[in-house]
Order: sequence, then structure tokens, then C-alpha cells
Amino acid sequence: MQELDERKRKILNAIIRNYLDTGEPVGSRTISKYSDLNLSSATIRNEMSDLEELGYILQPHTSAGRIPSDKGYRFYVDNLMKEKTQEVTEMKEFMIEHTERMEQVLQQMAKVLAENTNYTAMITAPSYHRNKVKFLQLSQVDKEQLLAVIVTEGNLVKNKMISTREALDNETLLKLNILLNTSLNGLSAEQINLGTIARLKEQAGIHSNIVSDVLDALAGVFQEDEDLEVYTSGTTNILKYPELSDSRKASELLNAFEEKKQLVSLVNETLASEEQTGIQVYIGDESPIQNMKDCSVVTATYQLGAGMTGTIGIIGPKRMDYENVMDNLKTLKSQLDAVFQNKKEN
Amino acid sequence: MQELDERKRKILNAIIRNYLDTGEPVGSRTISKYSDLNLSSATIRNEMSDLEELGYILQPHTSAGRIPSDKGYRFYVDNLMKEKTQEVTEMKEFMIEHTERMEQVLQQMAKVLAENTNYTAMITAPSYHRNKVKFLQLSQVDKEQLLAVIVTEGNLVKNKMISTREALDNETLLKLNILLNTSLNGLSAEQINLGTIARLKEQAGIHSNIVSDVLDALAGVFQEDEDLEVYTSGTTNILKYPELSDSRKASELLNAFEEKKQLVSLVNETLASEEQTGIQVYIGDESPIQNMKDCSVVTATYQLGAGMTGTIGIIGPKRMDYENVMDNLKTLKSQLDAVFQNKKEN
DNA sequence: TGTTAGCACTCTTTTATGTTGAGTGCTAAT
DNA sequence: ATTAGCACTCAACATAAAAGAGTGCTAACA
Repeated sequence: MQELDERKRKILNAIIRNYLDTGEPVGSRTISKYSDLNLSSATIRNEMSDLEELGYILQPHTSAGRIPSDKGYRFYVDNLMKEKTQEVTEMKEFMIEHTERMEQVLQQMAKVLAENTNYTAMITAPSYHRNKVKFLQLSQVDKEQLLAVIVTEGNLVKNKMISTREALDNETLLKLNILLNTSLNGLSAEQINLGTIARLKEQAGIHSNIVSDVLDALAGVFQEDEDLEVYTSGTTNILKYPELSDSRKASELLNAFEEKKQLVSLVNETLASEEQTGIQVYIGDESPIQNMKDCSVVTATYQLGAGMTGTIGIIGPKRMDYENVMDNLKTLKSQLDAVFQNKKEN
Repeated sequence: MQELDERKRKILNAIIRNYLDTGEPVGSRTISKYSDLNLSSATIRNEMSDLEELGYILQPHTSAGRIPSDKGYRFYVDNLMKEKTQEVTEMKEFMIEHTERMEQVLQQMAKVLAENTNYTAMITAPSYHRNKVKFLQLSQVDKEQLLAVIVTEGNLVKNKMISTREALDNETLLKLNILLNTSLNGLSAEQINLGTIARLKEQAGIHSNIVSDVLDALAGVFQEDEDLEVYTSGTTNILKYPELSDSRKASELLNAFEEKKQLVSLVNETLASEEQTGIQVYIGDESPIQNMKDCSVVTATYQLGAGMTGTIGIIGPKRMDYENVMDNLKTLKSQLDAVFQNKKEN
């Protein structure tokens, strides 16, 4: 026994699809005319009345059509929507080939996504949590300055200047480099614990303060990117949807996009609740970000082996084209996986 | 002999100041009441009529007050506005102290600027044009991958992965490093010409292809940052000004901010026309960016010794508070100079 | 019993119609 | 040269009326 019989489902489906298109409340007559089940508007009205009572749709005011409620959207996404026949929205390959730096790849991805969907796209760089150190090097750049370069397994490069009281001679530098590499190579942020650190410092002897600095830098590197490497694109697309484009709402949303920090909670939320398909849909109040309660947010995570994950998200009006968005996200997800696995890049 | 006598100037000044405040067309009666010259509204009307004929002000429609024309604003900025008594809008020092990476400093600067002015702020990283190579290092990261690290005089670090067909032995690497450093050290992008390159390649012998790659990387580094390291903040501030916040205009503007490429033309324009004060004001159509013809743009350049310059800009409505903006820009400019000169940072 | 036609009713949207008020330009008086 | 006074204009606001879309309900029908 189900809450909704076949006919109610069909009608709900028709209502939502129509509303996704137009953004206008949809009336009984419209459904009566533009659906395969041949029913008069009166009958539809009765059914709609039921659907409203059950909470799937609602009336903005008496004598207007109905619009889907959050519950309605949810039902649509979970049960009604058909999987789109993945007609590979071929992401332009060349774009990936021709760009070299990861930031640019991600930025481009976001752009393509935003253009394809007409919503706002966000994408985070893979976070380093469990990423491992692969190469580490200290160089004397200046009398009083060392440069620490850190390369991780994903071929992500980070560097950091370290000020020292005095110059180190070549030999010491070499020793330090060997020490650091042998000790830290293959370790992830989590694996570098107090024990490791104590041992390192001991071995470094009088240069333990430099080791400290390097470790700080290392921590900073791991930290930093966890924070706010978020790329957005198509932020202005929200202005295309009247229900979001009034000054107040638009301003709040755009602000959230600019202050990328806020988006982090979205990422965390997404990572927390692992899902089989890897795609999640937040409708209205379900969204982890308060400002987005009038929106829907669809997120996916991509994997870059070894526990490095990134998040992709689309933010748009509740009446977004869920099928298209999820489809896009799915193909992008797989493509991202591919890119990062096949291509050694910086 | 001047086009405007003292009284007309005073009236024009009053009109503009009032309009900057309110954003509403200002009528003769208002001026008559709120100005020190004791004249009746009728007299003011006559003068205003003259001012209109001369093109300094205009009427949005018959029987509305007057608003400044672009010419009016220009006159105001050039002649009427008094320099604000630089009451050092002390940029919070700690912010500079606590952030370490240049990007963050710049981003923060932009934010402060946007918050201080309530307009949109943009700021570019110093461009490397004539910046010099200070340190250069190749390291073997992987069997088939070299990492090139480049440090410039401004202590800006860049790195680039280079794929090789096969691993190099330590000795060769050392030789290459020495070669590269001795040949390129102290040179700027412009100074690395074909002669240098030819000589380098010759000396590199069978490894000339690696040298090629390094040089490409180097060029890429110089190139890249010339392109689009632009930080913006407060983009949503434009929504606060009704004359800019209608959907069409807002959308265009916000887009321009997102597609930072467009902003580059602004930078170039600014750099091209050197000015004594270093502060430039573009009013309406004067702006190098088409989308901003309903805005005013104020820019400044800051210097980081050795021919490295960056640009700061404020974008707002034509009726922006020019005094405040220019003041802010001036102090920031000097502070930026200071930061980059006193502090060795990455 | 499920479906449908018909109708009264509701409420937004649109259009038309005043009304107000700020502001101007012009003329005549000071 | 300045000002008071007055007729005129036009956006902005406020109703008021009309139109239209949609509903709920009732009664008729298969």
C-alpha cells in the first residue's frame, strides 16, 4: 500500500514538470490539457485537493494554481524523476589538455558546469587530509631565507618561505633534506604525530628549530587548503530566476558565494553523509547553509585515490532541472576522476 | 576668464554634494535653503538653467530636479572636491602581520577596502614584467618528473612540473642547476632573449630539451600572473545602489567581476597613463570597460620596487564618495608599498 | 461510484483615472 | 540683478474598476 496511487503520481509529476519549466503556479486546466491521462479539470481539481492535503503541493494564495512543496520536490527527486539516459555531455577534452595548473582545471570545470546548467557551480580542490608527502626540499634562497617545497602524492606542490637567523652551509642543508625526506616521506598529515616530531627534532640537533618551522609550514599547508580552496562560477545565474533575484535574497546568496568560507559547511556535510551514488540533493530547508533555504543544492564528491576527495556542487532555485543537473554532475564526477588519475599535473 | 564664475561653482558644488548623498535629483529650493549663499530658489533656477546649458547638469525629465552629468562629475573631481585631511584610516596592522601568503594579504586588503567604502574593490597581484629571477631549482620528484621552483626578487615563488622521458642522475641535475642559476640569475622576463636561450641550450648539450622546458615554464610563470591574478571583494555592494541594481545592469557588472579577465583592461589602461598622484578617476563613459559606463572607477597603482607594479581599483556608482574613495586608496597604496618593502614574505 | 459540466466565488493582475507634490520656466515687480 | 508669483509638467501614489485565472462545490451523468 502506497500513499500515492498511480494517478496521483502522474498528476504530481505533471505539476512539478510544468512548474520547473514555467515557475508559475500551475492550474487544473493545464494539467487536464497537457497530460496523457484524459481527465477533466474538475477531476484533476479533486486530486489536487488531495495532494495538497497530503502536503505535496501548496497554493500561494486562494484561486491560484499549485506549486510543489519541499516534500513534493523530494518525492519527485526520489521516485518520479527518471534517470536521464546519460547522453554523455562530453566535457570539452581540449580544455583539460590545454590547461596545466589544477586551479585552472577546476575553475574551468566550474565554468562549464555553470554554463551547462545555468545555475551556480562550485567546486573544491581535493583536500589533503589523508594525502601523503612524496617529496620535500629545503633550499637556501637568501642569506636569511629558506624555501621549503612540498610535493604530495597527487602532485600538488606547495611552498613556504622560512626565515632563519643565519645562513646554513651546504652540508647541513643536505643533511636536513635527507633527514626530512626519509622521515616524512609517505606520511599523511594524520600520521605525523608527536612521536615523529620528537624523533625528528632529536636527530636535527641544533637545527631542531628549523625542523619546527618546516613542520609548521607543513601543517600550514595541510591546513590551509582544507579551509577555502573553493572555486565558483556562474554566481550571477541566480539573477535569472525571479524567485531568487529580489535584492535581499540575491544579495545574501551572492555574499555566500563570495565568502567562500560559508560553502565549506556544505562540503563537510556532503562528505559526512556518504552515499552510494555519491550524489546528494538538498531541497530548501534541508540545505546545510541557512542562506540557501530558498534554493536547492546538489552535490557530488569526486575521489582522487588515497583518501583525497573534493566536492562539486550546484546551487539553483528549488525548481531546478534536477535531471539535467544530476546528469551533469555524474559525468563531471567521472571525468574528474579520470583526469586526476591519468594525468600527472601540477 | 573662466567658464564658471564663483557663484556657479558654488551652486554646482552644492548640487553634486547633495546628489552624492541622496541619489535623488536635487531641486532649486533645496539649494536655496541648504547653502551659505543666500539666494532665492528663483535665482538658483536661473543659474541652474545656465549650468544645464553648459552641460554640467541635466534633468532626468521635465519638472524634476537636476543631476550631475559626467562633465559635472569631472569638474567636481578636478576642481571642486577638497582633498580630505588624510585622517589615517589605519588599516588594521594585525591583519597584515598574521597572514602569510600574499594572496591572502591582497584578498584581505580588497575586503577592507570594500568594507570601508561600500563599493566593489579589486586588487591585482604585482605583475612580474620586470621582476628578476633570484633563485631557480630543478628537483627530481619522481622517475619521470622534474619540479622547477622559481623565486623572484619580490620573494614570489612559483613552481612547475616538468615531465621527462627518463630520470636524470644526480650529477647532471646538479650541473643543470648550476647552469640555470648562473645564466638566469638576476634577469627579468624581458632580458631573457634569444641569445641567452641559445647559449643556454648549447651549454646544456644533450639536455637542451629540458632547458627548453624550464624556459617554457619560466615564460609561463611570467605570463600567467600577468593574465589574471585579480582579487575582488564586495561585489554585491553594487546592489545597494538602486541605479545599478536593476537586473540587467547588476548582472552585467557582476559578470565582469567574475570574469576577471575583463578587469585586466582596466589595469592596463591604468598602467599606461602614468600620473603624478598615481590615482585616476574614470567617470562613466571614460571607463575602459564597457559594462561600467554607468559606474565610476577609481584606480591606483602601487610599486614594489624593481618595476613590479600592481593595481587597486574601486568600482561604484557615479555618485560615489570620491573623497573617501581616493583617500582610502591613497592610504592603502602607501601601506601596500610599506608591506612589500619591509616584510619578506612568500 | 467515479467523472464531469456548470457556476459562484476569490484573489491577483492589469488598466484606467484621479490626485498630489515637487520642480520648472516665465513674467512682472522690486 | 534679484525675487515673488503663477501656470504648467510630470513622476509617483492612490483608488477604483475590469479582466482573468483558478478554485470549491453541487448536481447531473455513465
